[in-house]
Amino acid sequence: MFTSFRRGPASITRALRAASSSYYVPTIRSSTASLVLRNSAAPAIGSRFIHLSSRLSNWAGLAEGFDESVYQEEEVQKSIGHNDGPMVTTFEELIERDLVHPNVVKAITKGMGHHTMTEVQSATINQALAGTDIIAQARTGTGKTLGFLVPTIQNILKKSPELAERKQYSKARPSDIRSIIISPTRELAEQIAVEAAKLCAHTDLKVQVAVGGNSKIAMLRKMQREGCHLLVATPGRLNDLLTDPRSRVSAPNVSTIVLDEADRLLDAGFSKDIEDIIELLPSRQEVDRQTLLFSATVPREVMNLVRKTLKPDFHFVQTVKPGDIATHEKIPQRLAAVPGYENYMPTLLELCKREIAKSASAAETDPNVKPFKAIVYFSSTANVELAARIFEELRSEGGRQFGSHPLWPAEISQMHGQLSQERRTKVSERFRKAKSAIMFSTDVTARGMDFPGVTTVIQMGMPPNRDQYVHRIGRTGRGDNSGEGWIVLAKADMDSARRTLRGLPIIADSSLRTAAVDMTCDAQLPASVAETLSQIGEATKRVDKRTKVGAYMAAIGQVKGNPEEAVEALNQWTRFGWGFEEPPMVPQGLARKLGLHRFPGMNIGSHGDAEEDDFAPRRSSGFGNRDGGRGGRSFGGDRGDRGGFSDRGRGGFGGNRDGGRGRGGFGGRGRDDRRSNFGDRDLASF
DNA sequence: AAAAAAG
Repeated sequence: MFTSFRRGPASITRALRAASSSYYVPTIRSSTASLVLRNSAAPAIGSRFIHLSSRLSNWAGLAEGFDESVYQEEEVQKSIGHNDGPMVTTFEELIERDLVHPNVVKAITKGMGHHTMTEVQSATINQALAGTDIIAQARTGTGKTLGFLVPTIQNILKKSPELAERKQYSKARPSDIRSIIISPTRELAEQIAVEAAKLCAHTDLKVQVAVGGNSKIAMLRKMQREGCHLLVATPGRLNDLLTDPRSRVSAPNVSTIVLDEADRLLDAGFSKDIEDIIELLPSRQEVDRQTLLFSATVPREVMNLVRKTLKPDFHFVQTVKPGDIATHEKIPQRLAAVPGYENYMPTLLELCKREIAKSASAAETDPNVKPFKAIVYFSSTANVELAARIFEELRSEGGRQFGSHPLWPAEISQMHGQLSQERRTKVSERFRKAKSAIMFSTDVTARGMDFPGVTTVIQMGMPPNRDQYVHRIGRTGRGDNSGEGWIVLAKADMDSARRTLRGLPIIADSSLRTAAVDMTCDAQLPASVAETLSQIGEATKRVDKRTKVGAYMAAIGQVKGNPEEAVEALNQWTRFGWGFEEPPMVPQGLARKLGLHRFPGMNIGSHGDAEEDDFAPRRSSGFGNRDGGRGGRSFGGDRGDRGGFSDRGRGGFGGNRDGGRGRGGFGGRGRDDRRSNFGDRDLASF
């Protein structure tokens, strides 16, 4: 069941009520008038709509900082409305009812094996074929792509029926693009194009992709050679092509524009690009076109742009039922609360080990159990790099399997925008095909990406906002599959988490034992916990200091909330997570800009004016002794080249496998003769 | 210095 969601101000509401008493009419407070959608009088073709009101919180409420109370006062009414004829719910019916060309439908039913439409597909295809503009909201992983591709393709074939038959010699040109599909990431654009090409396989329609990061010239040559009817693109490259006269790319007869992940494309970072692109296309007065916006979340901020982009009679198609949250209710979501950031890696490792073991033993009795396949999200590239590096460096302990990886057979990879496009493509392909794998990722993969078989989505620290949380979760539980979400949060972030993630079905979980360990002091720990801590400690030692400093800098730049507390938590991370004697230096100018310069925990200075730095693999490096001998010689000169830890004595961290003492951290020894970077507080109190 | 996206 789906709902076609219509709202109107009082006058339109009355008109609607008059037009069809069975329509359902929400009461809208004047203060929410800016959110009102105008209603279309045009009924969808042969469809039977169930008009359901929902509290606005179902969609607008997904915006960060949203004040639900405003909307809860709304009255909710519902009723069922009928249009003539049943709604199309199978792809075959599209042929029977002469709505979509058989060559396209065959590609879906025979080629891809889809017969019954999903809710979103049925809702959007029925509605879009009627010709109105649409903004569609549905849970992630429910087949939105097909929902917009089918009407998009049919729009082209309606105008140019001759393109429905595959021809040996195509007359396609790059100067007659009929539909433009815009995606916020390159990988998503590629993914959509693959799907589109499948649908067009038996037609004469040509699909091309235009994204940054790969050769523009090569892409243009392909365009000239093959021509292009459907262009799937990211905003930057599309803009580039449309403004470059030599590209010979143009869309004088454009019939459809699709914005996938529309909320993202219309938010601050992208909206200018999108507006520019729309400017470059023929105006709606010159060439009538259909605009389709798709998104799993629709924050209130974008509604102004939505209204500008769509025709006034647009429809809001919503398949999220009233009271539903935007994430699939079938995805359990758990929170592992940890004392500090230094607990992140051990907790993550324990979780991965446990889930791998669990699925392995379950697979013994049930062959249908999926192997562990996880995406681990961080909010900065530098932290993705660090975590991936540490996990790559993990080794199992003990003689028998010495050197083997504790997470075998899961393969480890990292994914973010700093990688070359070639690498990005390879990583996502590989992860797509992998049976068991752990991909560390930034939000490049958070939206729309379809990686089959992802069993677990793990978020390390706070997502940038509530929507991203929801989109990340959407990488699992796609289609009819199950999945599980985890979020690992340090105490320092709990306040902001409670605010941002309020109302989501997240359950606190205390089953992970490393999550409870106080890494700042020694303690007797069970052997398995000690082993996990020690594996992380050893692996961390093997990762170069530059990567760690990068991760610290990235985190410093993202500090929100109480900065003094945040700086302390980050410094504690560098000390007990990595064994740093003192936190990395932050240049004065930067510290000032961030408003962090006056906090005692900050290590302000520049590498240039101090002792030699530790970035180059030099022997005697002087990182971390600003309060000590200025002579460039640091404490703990036996650090060795790699890690650059300034612990005194070797085995200063992680090397405490003996006797299962399992001290929870690094750098615990030999520091009390030095000034603490945490002020005068007793370290044990952390 | 903080996802992404045009070089």
